[in-house]
Amino acid sequence: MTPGGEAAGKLIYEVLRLHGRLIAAGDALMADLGLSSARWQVLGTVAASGRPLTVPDLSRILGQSRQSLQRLVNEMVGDGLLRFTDNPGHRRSPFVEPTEAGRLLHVEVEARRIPWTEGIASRLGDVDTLAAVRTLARLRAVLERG
Amino acid sequence: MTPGGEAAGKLIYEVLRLHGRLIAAGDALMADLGLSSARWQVLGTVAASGRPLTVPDLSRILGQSRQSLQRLVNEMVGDGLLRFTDNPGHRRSPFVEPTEAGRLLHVEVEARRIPWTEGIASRLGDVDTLAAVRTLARLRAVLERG
DNA sequence: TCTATAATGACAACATGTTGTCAATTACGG
DNA sequence: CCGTAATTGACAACATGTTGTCATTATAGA
Repeated sequence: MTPGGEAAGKLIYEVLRLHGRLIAAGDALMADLGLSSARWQVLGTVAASGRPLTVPDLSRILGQSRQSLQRLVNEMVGDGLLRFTDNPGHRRSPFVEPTEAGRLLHVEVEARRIPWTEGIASRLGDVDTLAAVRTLARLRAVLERG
Repeated sequence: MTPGGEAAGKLIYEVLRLHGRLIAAGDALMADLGLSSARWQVLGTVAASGRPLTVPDLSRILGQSRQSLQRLVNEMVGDGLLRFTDNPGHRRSPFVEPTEAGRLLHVEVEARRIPWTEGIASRLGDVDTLAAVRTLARLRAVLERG
């Protein structure tokens, strides 16, 4: 293994371990709202999108399987956080929109997520954070093409 | 949101998306060996460790729950890749070691993992990769303390 | 327009991770 | 040495992600 190879191995290791920590932190941050990390990410994507999104749209945006998102969305519709609305362009695939309850919950999610994220940022420093974002984005591009 | 906060949000987003891509790539790389990403990571940790490890040791090293690792290890023992050996220091918690089949498989895993990782490294560059490792390690430290 | 292809929702099976609980073992402090 | 606290394996319930399949709907090209 070259030094670069060792470094890439460590980078992969860090990503895998960080994932678990981030999910756990996100779960804890919103636990009393009854929202898991997976759910407030979906709620946020739907609520913050400028245009109405279908389930396959969500799947492409979040990089996860259509079926996973379909299940999550169906459950959140059942919980009254999201609803399906008519999609004039597609009889089969409705738009997903937040309900009023979903919108209110999203406001609270953001009220917690933003200061939490700022706290992270203050401990990392903008320059290093942006450099890491660029490197991870390049790694993701490599994996998504090859 | 400050610029740093935006950057931290992007960093988190990249880590979450990269995780899925890395698992998928690892699964594909070893698919014909019958090893998932989770399993060859366990096999590698056990095989490369200088000292014998128990299941709770593995759990601490990999940063996952004891119960997850226990299940994985039990299944891999059932598959003949790992075996439990007597732990003189603890009647209840045996050591986990690779079997001969496990060792052979680990050699093949490494023969694939190393060039794959070198390929990644060559596309990222050592300096950026190491910088990202340091930043992610700092983020992980923040999450593991607070 | 017609037809082949792609996209979509629904359902199922499965892998992997979490938390919680319980009994047994181990470790530690007085 | 003893009693208490921590660790461990086993088991269960659950959340979230994957893949595969099938029927239906959209889309695009001949």
